[in-house]
Amino acid sequence: MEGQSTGGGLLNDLRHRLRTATAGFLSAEWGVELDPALITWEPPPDIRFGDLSTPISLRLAKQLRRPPLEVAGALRDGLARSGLTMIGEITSTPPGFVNVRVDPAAVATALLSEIALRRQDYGIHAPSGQKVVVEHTNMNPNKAAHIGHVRNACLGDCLVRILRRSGYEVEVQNYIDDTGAQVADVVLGFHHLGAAAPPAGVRFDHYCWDLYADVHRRFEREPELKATQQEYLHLIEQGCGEVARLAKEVAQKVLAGHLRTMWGLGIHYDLLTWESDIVRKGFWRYAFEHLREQGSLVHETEGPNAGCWVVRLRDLPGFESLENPDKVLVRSNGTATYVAKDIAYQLWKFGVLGLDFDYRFYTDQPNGHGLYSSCPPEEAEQMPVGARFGRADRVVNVIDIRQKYLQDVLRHSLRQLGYARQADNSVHFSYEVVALSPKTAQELGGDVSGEAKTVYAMSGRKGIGVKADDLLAAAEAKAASEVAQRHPEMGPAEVAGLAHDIAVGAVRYYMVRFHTNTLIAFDFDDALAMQGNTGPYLQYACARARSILRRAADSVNGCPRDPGQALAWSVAKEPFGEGVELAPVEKALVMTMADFPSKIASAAVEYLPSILAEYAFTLASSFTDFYEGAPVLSAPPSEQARRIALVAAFVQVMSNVLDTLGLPSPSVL
RNA sequence: GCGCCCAUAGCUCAGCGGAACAGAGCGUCUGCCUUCUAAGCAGAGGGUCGUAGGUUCGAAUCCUACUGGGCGCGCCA
Repeated sequence: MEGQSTGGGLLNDLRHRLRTATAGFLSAEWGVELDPALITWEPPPDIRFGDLSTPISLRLAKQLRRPPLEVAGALRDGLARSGLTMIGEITSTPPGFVNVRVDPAAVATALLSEIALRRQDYGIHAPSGQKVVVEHTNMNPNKAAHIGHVRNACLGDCLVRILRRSGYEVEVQNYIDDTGAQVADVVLGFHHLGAAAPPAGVRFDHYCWDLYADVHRRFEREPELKATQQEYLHLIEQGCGEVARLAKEVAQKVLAGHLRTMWGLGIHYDLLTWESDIVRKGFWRYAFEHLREQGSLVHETEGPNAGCWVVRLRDLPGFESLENPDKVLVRSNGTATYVAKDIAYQLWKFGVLGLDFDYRFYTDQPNGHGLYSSCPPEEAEQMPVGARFGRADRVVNVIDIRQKYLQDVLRHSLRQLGYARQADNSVHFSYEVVALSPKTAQELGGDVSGEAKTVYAMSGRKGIGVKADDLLAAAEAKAASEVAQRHPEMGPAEVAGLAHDIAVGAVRYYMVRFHTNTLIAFDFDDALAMQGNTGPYLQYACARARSILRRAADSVNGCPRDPGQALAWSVAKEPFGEGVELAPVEKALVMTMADFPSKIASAAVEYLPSILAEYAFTLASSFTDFYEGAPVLSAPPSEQARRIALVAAFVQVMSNVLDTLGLPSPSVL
């Protein structure tokens, strides 16, 4: 909304100036008042037309009752007179476009100085002073993670990185439902059905994957077990006794597996929030008293909700056609519904509940950041100075699209209960699920005998799905064999390390490159692909660039070995002076690199990591074109510093892009 | 029944606040490693953008209807 031109990057500034100049001219010349933000200046389909074009004349022609081309011509002349810097030739072309060509040397000089100055911060926007809480992963702690959880965590983590680069303070929370039916089922498996402890070498969460499916098979055969299931659930909810203790143990052991899996993918958290702590602390009871006092809750005495406390949603758009649009928060038996607890929890995230958790340090993480956790009062520890969890300006819940209705209920309930600002700042980051392609479903032993379907849903209860760790292992195995083939000089440990980085690159890119609206029909061959539009292709482009710099340091007089220093060194030679003619591939690379900050901004505003994924592929392709068309080491001396500068700048920008996507950036591939 | 999402090349997907020939990857075919990493590159072939209407000088993009898929609509979580 605001500050569009601050820290938005070179190209964005240019666009901003063009919009303003265009709007100014339209107003002065014809008295047409347009919001500059609505005047598009985007690259035309063919660069022969120019670097940026606007179709605004086509839109205005009718209103002005003049031929589009004539309007375009007048705009062209007007812009030419406005003295825009970094702009070269301005043209108008049929049917009525105005095109500008930038001054590539001027852009390159400014861009490379900025990259050399800001290094890993290139693409970071000015601080907004706002705090965003992002909740993602949120797995039931009762079995191993599957590929649907991986999509959640990869999208969530990528969004976190995008928001951080957009200038927000971001706190990452991972909610652990340790008192739910799913945990109860596994506890029942151990305690009531006498399941053995996992054999040595089998991870606890993997073992529970099968155990959970076993328990559900028993439920099918022995319906009377349902009563025991309820019994266990109640014992766990009450939080005392052997069963509750076992539940906590199961949850913690499974969580340890989940964390190991996610850390392996480069995903970390700031805070774990436990359902049991929300219950113990009485978040809902507290919220209920408060809401009742201020009269925003309704106690129904008749109708289908008689005896319940509800929030009225019947007048809201999207709810009016429902059979029973109001939402029950307290059942007629006095117990709270899930949404009720969620409302209290959401209020806590915004810091307006009036109650807080107790906290303790939970564990160190591989990225060096401590992970904290809510906890029972007796375990509470002093938190580091300045640590303040929650109190967000905005809350983003990363949950798949099947939760849309509940998230809508949550947001509208907040509004109806008097928290309009919090409702406005509650975001459901939704995405389509990961399902199995018919081929994959069949390989996993799913029942594909019935009517042919396009996709098959995963089912934890049936034990049908792809485990996150199995996908990672398959990717690592494939990458390892490629690495070993290409680098016979590497030892086994080095091969394994590199293979891991590549596998993570492949999996993470696969999970974020799709639009969030796209249902992923998971296929092993697609997910493990390492050629074309894939993570390893991006990593490869970066590794190749690093390789050039290594060789340049060996063969070019004075060129430093470190990429950052090489960039500073080459930029200091002022290689883009007056009259320098850039090759098309050089110019294209400059323009693409200049676009990074605005891509971060779009991805953040639209909540679409795929925008960044697409940009990453464009940037890598841009470098590959440069690589093929503009030799560096064999370039004439007059061009060599310039090309070293471009390569070094690319290494920096691509590293930043990969970091934002959460992909490792190995120096050799 | 109501609501949301999806339908674009053989396959997997971009594009969808209208506009300059509909793009990419994979797969297929033809080439390119004694010059910076061939996980690469060049080229060929492949599409009446689900169907039918409508709005517009102009529609894959906006509107309506339909068809076919996916999902959601609890005093479950």
